[in-house]
Amino acid sequence: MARYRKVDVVDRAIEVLDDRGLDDLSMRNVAAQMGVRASALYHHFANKQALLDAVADRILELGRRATEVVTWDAELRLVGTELRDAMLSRRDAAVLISAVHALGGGAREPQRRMEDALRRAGADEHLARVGARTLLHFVFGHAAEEQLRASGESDDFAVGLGLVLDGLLAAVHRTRGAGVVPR
Amino acid sequence: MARYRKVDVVDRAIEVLDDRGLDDLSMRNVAAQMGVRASALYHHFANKQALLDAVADRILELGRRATEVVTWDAELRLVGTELRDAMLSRRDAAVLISAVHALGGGAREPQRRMEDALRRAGADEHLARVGARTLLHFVFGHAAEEQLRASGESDDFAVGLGLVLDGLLAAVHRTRGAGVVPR
DNA sequence: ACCTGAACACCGTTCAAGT
DNA sequence: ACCTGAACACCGTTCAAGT
Repeated sequence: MARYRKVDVVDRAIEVLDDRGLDDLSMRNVAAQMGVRASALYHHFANKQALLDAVADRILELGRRATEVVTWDAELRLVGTELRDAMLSRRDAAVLISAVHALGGGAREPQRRMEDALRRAGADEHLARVGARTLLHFVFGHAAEEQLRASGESDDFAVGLGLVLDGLLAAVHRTRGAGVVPR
Repeated sequence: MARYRKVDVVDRAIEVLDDRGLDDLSMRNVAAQMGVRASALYHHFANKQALLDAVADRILELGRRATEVVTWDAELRLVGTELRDAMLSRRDAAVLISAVHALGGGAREPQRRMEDALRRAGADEHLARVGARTLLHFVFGHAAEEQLRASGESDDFAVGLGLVLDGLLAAVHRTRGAGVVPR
């Protein structure tokens, strides 16, 4: 009877996530939420992982803010904070987004933006890549931990982010001066 | 017929992990490896998570190296590297250890050691906590990514670790001078 | 193009009962 | 104390068949 498109499935999946959490985000439960059998979902997504990838990207998209033109380190702080806020914006989203990114299937945008900012700052290709990944690991780890513990340690995020950015700052200044990978 | 203790179950679980990977590390498969039914495992562990906690701790224990007396930043580098090596020492151990730590049930030792090193360095309680978590998030994230991609980017680990440590170094020096949380 | 119905090969966990 | 046997309430995925 009812006919759906990919985007509808994603939105219904997010409803299930909000209402019942990641453990209950099964193909069968998403299908039930749509009034359809689980097998019908395989018309829209190759498998569950592909659906989860799309859910992660959608949550990040919903968390996007207007782009401001700022200095590169402010930009890095902005991307990191935006990512963290998106991860904490809905139930279990931190673990979901971390897992999706780790598996390489989705949630690639924050990393791209971080690398761009570092390149604009004058970092060479290697430092841009390593630096973005290092920042990302911090943000993912911190957000996942914060969500799981549900503890209000949000000022710790700023402190930790500052630590990583300080190290990055020093490295970028070194490369800029030398044109050589530091250490 | 056969009778086992907790530690035997853990060792058998590690065999399953080595041979078949985390996805196949089910209670049923561990039991089969022991020539026993799955329900028998519940005599030794309250649930699957408790078994996974024990497996994670055992892998870390097997990766422990002799303690050397070194400067605090060398100690931090040592703990980080030891942890990373343990995570990469067997199939899917990085994801397993990250997950167990995130859920708070096991793999607490590296964090304890990092906090201790930072306290000895003169960091106040807050910086020791935040700093250890920040370092840990980097190591976990990097190792998990490296294991999943199976890419030989092991020198990137040293570079990323250096970035975080540089930031930490600066922060510790600041607290030491002022006796006040920086920024 | 989109969905149903039914099946396949699994899960974690509980619990009475056996030794 | 340790294990079996059987069950309960689920999974992801495939596939012929329907409209």
